[in-house]
Amino acid sequence: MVSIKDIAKKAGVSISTVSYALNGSSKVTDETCARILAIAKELDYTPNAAARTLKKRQTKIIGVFLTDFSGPFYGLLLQGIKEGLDRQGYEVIVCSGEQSHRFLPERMIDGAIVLDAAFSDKELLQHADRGHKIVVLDRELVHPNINQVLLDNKAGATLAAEHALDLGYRKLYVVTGPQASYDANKRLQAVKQVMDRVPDAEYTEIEGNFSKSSGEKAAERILQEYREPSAVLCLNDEMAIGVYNTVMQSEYRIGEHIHIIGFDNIELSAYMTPRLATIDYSKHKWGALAAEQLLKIISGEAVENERIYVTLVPGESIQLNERP
Amino acid sequence: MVSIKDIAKKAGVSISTVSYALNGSSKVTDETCARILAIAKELDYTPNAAARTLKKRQTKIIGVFLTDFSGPFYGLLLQGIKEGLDRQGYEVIVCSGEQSHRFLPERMIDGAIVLDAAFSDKELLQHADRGHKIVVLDRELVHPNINQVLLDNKAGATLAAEHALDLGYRKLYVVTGPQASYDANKRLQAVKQVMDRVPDAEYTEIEGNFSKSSGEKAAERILQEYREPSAVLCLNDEMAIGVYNTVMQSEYRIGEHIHIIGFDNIELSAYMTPRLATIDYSKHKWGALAAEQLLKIISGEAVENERIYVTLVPGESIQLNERP
DNA sequence: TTGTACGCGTTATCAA
DNA sequence: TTGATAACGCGTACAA
Repeated sequence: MVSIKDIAKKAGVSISTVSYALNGSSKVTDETCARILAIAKELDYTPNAAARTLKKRQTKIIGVFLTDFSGPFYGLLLQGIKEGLDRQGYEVIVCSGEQSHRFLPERMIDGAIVLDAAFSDKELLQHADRGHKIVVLDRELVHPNINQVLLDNKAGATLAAEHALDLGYRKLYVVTGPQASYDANKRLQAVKQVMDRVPDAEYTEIEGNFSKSSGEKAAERILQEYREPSAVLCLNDEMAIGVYNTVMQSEYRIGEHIHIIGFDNIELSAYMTPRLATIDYSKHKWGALAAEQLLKIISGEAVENERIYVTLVPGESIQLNERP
Repeated sequence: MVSIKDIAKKAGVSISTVSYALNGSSKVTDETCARILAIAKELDYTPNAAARTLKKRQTKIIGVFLTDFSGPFYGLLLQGIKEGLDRQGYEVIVCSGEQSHRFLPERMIDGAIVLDAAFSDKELLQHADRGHKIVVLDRELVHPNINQVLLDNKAGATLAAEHALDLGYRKLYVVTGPQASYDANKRLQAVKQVMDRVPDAEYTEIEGNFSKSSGEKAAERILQEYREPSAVLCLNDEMAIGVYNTVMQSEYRIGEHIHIIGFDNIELSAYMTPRLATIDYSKHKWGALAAEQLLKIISGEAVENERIYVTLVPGESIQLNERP
């Protein structure tokens, strides 16, 4: 590998001169600078990131930590993050799995954006204590080095539940999410709150884990118990799609016997016929805001926690209860 | 930050002893080793990746370069890559955009898996010339440091075209992909070859770019020209879905007037009603094989280029031509 | 076990 | 003002 030492030798100057020239410092004559750059190009020089990092103590890389690589809305979220960071010369890398957590303490990255329930609060706080900067998208953590950008789950779940009530349903099913999921818990809590306010409303919780197959399972039970048109609130769209699938294969029809509403408005949901009613929010904005907040805490600015607003997307998957 | 120097001081030993102890070398007494580890834990020591990399000249990180973060089959592909690399102690990072290309020459990563037409052949060959190890999934490049793991596009497109012919269609539309896409070109070429072999078959090319919207545009033209049931070969599923959308909103019906077959078998295609006929292949295996090949070339083993096999997934989106 | 050279770029200090 | 010397960051591995 060719290093600045090689360039210095060939140019007959010291390595520091080479370093200054490469970094466009004004400490070197334009002439010398040009000559050095020419030699660098000729020798096909590329800097060594490890050496630079060792001295500068920053990498200009931000790590995004996801539970897995296949989430249906990660694309837009990451796009938002990337756009937010690009402008400041930061690079994004996407990581998954516990092994990759080492990037933070080992200083391979200047900061982290976390959307992964498998990353424990305790570990995050430890990292933050050591001075690492983190933005979390899936929990509440109070620490000067941590900022939160959270979905307004409460508003979303409230919209969904009230939509079902408005349409005349009084017996609802709620297909829940994983125990460990912050979003799932917040959503469930909000649904409970709405239901508690309406005296004649009842709801049945069915355990789910945000996966399509857990939605399918939930649907089996719902179909077995079927007596009258009922509404199913799925705490995310993937489970809603699972419910969809199973109902589709039964004698019952969606939007007539079984009424469904989801959460997240993933791309797929727009393709369901009848269209899946769901809760929408801008994944792109979520990412962009996370990036912005992270850059701010890295640069030492004080920041407020942020919230992403949500809206109801109506769909034919849930329609007026004709015999309420 | 606490470094091995701090540990050495506290333990009253030299830094080299600390290094050996931390790396589990047999050159240190078990007792000393234990003491050092205890102190390391107490001081909350974490190694510095930059320093280690500088010396060892490897990072144990593999970079995957994608055009963007939102491809509909990236999830499974990345899962396959990750599983292939995990076992060998390698970490995966996912990168997108030209800026991130620097990771390779700057030695932030030990190797790259590339599925991004925006990464030019020239640049890849340059990196390979400098000794960097690369597996490409979307082009043919001959270089000792580069290996290919390619889809069998020819077989896939041939299957699709023959399926349409078998069902009695003699006038086909082909919605093409981006000029720069290797896969798109191979697929188109294979379709041409099949059509050329059948004397009474004709086909019309409609330019597409693998995006849903280009499929929608293609469909507009197809609908305008509609005279009799016709088959549309889309060189990927996203465009097929675009065609689907537009046809759905017209007076024509899919699988009756307009018959569609796609390529890739993305998750979404299973949800279309009628089901989209398409060409399937294992994205997971594709990734796993890419990982395996990369590890082999990194370790200096000779490797053969690999190919991923494909199968036809029938669907009601293309049915027997009843008046051939 | 330990001293120390090394990997490579950055930057403060000092000399011309 | 221009450029050279040298310390530094941190872990590794060889020689002693």
